Amino acid sequence: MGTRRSPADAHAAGSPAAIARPPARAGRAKSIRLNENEIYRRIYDAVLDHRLQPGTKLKEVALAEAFGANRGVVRKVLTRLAYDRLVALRPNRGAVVAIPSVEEGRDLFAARRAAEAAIVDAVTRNIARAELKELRVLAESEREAYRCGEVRKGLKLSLKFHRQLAAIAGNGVLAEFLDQLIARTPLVVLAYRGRGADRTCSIDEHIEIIDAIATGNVAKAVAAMTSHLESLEGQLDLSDDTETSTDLVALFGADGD
Amino acid sequence: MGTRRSPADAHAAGSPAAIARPPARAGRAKSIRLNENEIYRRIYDAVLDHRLQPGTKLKEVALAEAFGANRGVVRKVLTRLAYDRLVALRPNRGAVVAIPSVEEGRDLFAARRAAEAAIVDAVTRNIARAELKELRVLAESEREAYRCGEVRKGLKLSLKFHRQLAAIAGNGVLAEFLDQLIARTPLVVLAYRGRGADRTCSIDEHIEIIDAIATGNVAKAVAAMTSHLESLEGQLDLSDDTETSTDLVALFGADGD
DNA sequence: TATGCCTATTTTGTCAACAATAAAGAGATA
DNA sequence: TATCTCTTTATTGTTGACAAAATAGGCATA
Repeated sequence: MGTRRSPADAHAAGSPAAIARPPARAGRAKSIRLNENEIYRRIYDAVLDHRLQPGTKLKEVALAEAFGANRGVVRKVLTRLAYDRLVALRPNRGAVVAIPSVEEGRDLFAARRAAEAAIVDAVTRNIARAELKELRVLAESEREAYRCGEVRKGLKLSLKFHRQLAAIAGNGVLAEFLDQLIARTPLVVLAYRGRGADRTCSIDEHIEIIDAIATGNVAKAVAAMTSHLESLEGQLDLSDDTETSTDLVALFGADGD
Repeated sequence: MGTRRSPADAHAAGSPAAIARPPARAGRAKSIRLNENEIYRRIYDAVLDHRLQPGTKLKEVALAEAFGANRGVVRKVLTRLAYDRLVALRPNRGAVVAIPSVEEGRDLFAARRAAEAAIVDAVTRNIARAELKELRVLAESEREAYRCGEVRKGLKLSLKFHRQLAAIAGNGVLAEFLDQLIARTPLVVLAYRGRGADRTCSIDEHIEIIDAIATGNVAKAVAAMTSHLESLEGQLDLSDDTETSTDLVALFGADGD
């Protein structure tokens, strides 16, 4: 660490160089010539981990040299992320990490309720014993992670729980859609989390869902999932007032070009 | 018509030049230097109109000169269409119009049932008189189109009916998802339509849905939509046998790289 | 001191040449 | 005659240079 650091490394967290680094390790993994998918994954994870605040500008050249890649591939990655609604692509003005509106947040949760209700319905009708077991294992390791204070890991496992359910349901189209919704959720949570919101997915509720599925009672299982999502949404402050920080910014700037 | 035609125009329907033309007018609208969005729309419409068979190869240079555009923008358009699952992008092997599998077709309809059930639910609870009126007008012009034998127009209006419902529901996220599903549906219908399948969306069923919504009975309205979609799916041959044309193609080629 | 205009710089968008890969075809051999 | 390999052609993928647009800063002016 005694050696002189390049200018790129001197920036604060949230800088392109910080995103380029693999999540946990702080060692300087500089310019390892990543390919498109890896770059995509890095930024994707950075958003899901809240290491990249909504509104952060993502400059092409900065990202390119941070990842040791060409500007063209960065561009392609940004396009993909824009399709996922994780970044917003403004013509001639570059990419920023998406800032979901209150409306969008509500719609997102409503969409999740619809999609996950359908998924739980299908799962409850068809699930095999082995799959049920897998779900329990997953929920258990999630609980374990939270118990050890590994919030980030717990959060990841929490997302995985929802994805796993979708996989068991066996509908690829729905699973893919839910995947997008799940990816967008942390963005909304970050932007609008209210007072008592450390936990994002209550682990107990996940276990309740599993138990309900195990009984084979479709209505009960669906209700468990629905109330889980409602409880999650309820932790957020998605009230109508558009004045989050500065009135003017919220009203005119941000997204409303 | 007496003048000599360029080699590009000599190809049969389905050729790049044919796609480049605006849908109806047969006049030779050659190389009018279209922008990205217009190119996207043209190909998009060509797929929805069944003017572009599944499996058709979409070569970049051919499309580029057909649209009077650069190869780069064609590439970008193909990327977008690949996101929409209207074309499949095989690495180093170019783009083809997507060939949905039987499985995908079933998943698609199941996903539509879930999404549109949620939409109809919301619509039935909240619809305004004016909006209901609009729906009736739309359904009426759809019926009119079919009555006049304008199948293609009727089909478009039929899709519009479903989109309109989504718009009324007021959930942007769900609407966008449904939009993608709707876009993919004709592809499945084209690939797997069974014997008695001229009509794609029965106009009477649309009116039944509107009537059910008008009663304010949520369960009834949802049931009307569900059975409409099931009737639509029922017209298709989505049985498990993967041998559509050639056994080998279905088993190894096509999509299973 | 605040506002509008102009210039310099940064940043994004487009294009065309080059490289890499896959498909097609010809020729040789069993 | 069928199959295999090698060569040629066609097509996709990548890169870097150039053009266009937007931002930021300075300067004059009210």
